[in-house]
Amino acid sequence: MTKLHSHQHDHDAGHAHDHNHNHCIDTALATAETLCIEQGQRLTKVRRRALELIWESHRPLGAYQLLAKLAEEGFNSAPPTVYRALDFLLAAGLIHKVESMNAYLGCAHADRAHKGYFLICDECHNVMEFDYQDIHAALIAKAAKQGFELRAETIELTGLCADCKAKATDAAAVGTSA
Amino acid sequence: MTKLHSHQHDHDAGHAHDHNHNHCIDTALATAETLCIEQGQRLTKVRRRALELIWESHRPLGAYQLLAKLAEEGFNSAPPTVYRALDFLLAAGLIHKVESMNAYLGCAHADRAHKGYFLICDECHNVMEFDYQDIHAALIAKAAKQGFELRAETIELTGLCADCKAKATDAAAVGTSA
DNA sequence: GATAATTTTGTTATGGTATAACAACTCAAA
DNA sequence: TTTGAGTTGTTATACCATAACAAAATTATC
Ligand SMILES: [Zn+2]
Ligand SMILES: [Zn+2]
Ligand SMILES: [Zn+2]
Ligand SMILES: [Zn+2]
Repeated sequence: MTKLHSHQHDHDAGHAHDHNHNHCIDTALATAETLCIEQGQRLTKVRRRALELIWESHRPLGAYQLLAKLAEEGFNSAPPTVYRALDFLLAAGLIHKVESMNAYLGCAHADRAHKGYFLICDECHNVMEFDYQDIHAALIAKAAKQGFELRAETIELTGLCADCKAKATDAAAVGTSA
Repeated sequence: MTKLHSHQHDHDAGHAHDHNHNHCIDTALATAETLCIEQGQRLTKVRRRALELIWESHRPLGAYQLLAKLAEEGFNSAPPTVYRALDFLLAAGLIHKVESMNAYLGCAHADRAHKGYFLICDECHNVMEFDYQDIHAALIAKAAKQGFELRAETIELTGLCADCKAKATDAAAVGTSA
């Protein structure tokens, strides 16, 4: 697990805040390998590369975007290739699907069982995963009150992230002073 | 507004519980007309019929399923027809989109502003809309804590509804006693 | 190591969801 | 009655996802 502590300001990669995104990638890949070994699963070339490509940013990646990237690198370019890789990564809990975007996102907490709760920025399209045990418990209770047995949750919140809100405020300030 | 109080047991229409579904339909259509008049919007034939068809059950309807039904009745059968109707109904708040199903559902509370929170049964595919102000408030607070300004929410919970859970329990009981 | 079983990948085809772009029509206001 | 806005018709296309079966690679068993 190579940890590069170089401080990068890689806005094109689409992160939510300034952070060392290589660390995100390294951690995710290391976790993936550990989990696959533990569970006797095979992290093949195409699966591993798909995971890396999804982790290029904190913006969800569409299946066909991923397919194009894989094709550029010489992988087979038919849809089943990418959907199989996605299915594997989803089943292994290494990625999430963002339903409201039909796109896929690396999971930073693959090593612990959890539901994906997402904050999606309308502006920069970065997605932050958050865990809110209180809300989860409240949802279970609410469902149970109606006799409903909860199995899965799709919690996707959209709006403006802190960075984009700051930028919008700045732009407005420039607008009024000009 | 024709209220038929005939008690129907219309399981094929896909309701969550026994109820007079004509009442759901009548109320929804009446609300739609009122809202459209208030807002100077035109509930044209195709829009109105689309809304009625979506309200045939409490199961979300896919765009192409809707398109087929409209086509049967002599409406234009090209996709834009149905997507335009859906866009109108969505914008008017008369229907919701269930993102995890790519399907559309009549809204029973179109007259008051609200977010759609859904309980989706994996078995019968009925969807119940529920409103849980506490959870909404908690989500806003949670987002705000991260500097995130919340705009829209996709809350879709899947599992087993009370009816289907009861049926599953019955079936299991028969299985063990046999 | 050879063989068989299992998993993964290749390949072709198809189905399902959604929008772009522009022409024609309808309706209400000016 | 022209004008203009909104709505609908029409064709084409883009994007998302899976079915079905063949071939190859990996693993297990002999
Ligand atoms: Zn990162
Ligand atoms: Zn943002
Ligand atoms: Zn009903
Ligand atoms: Zn059910």
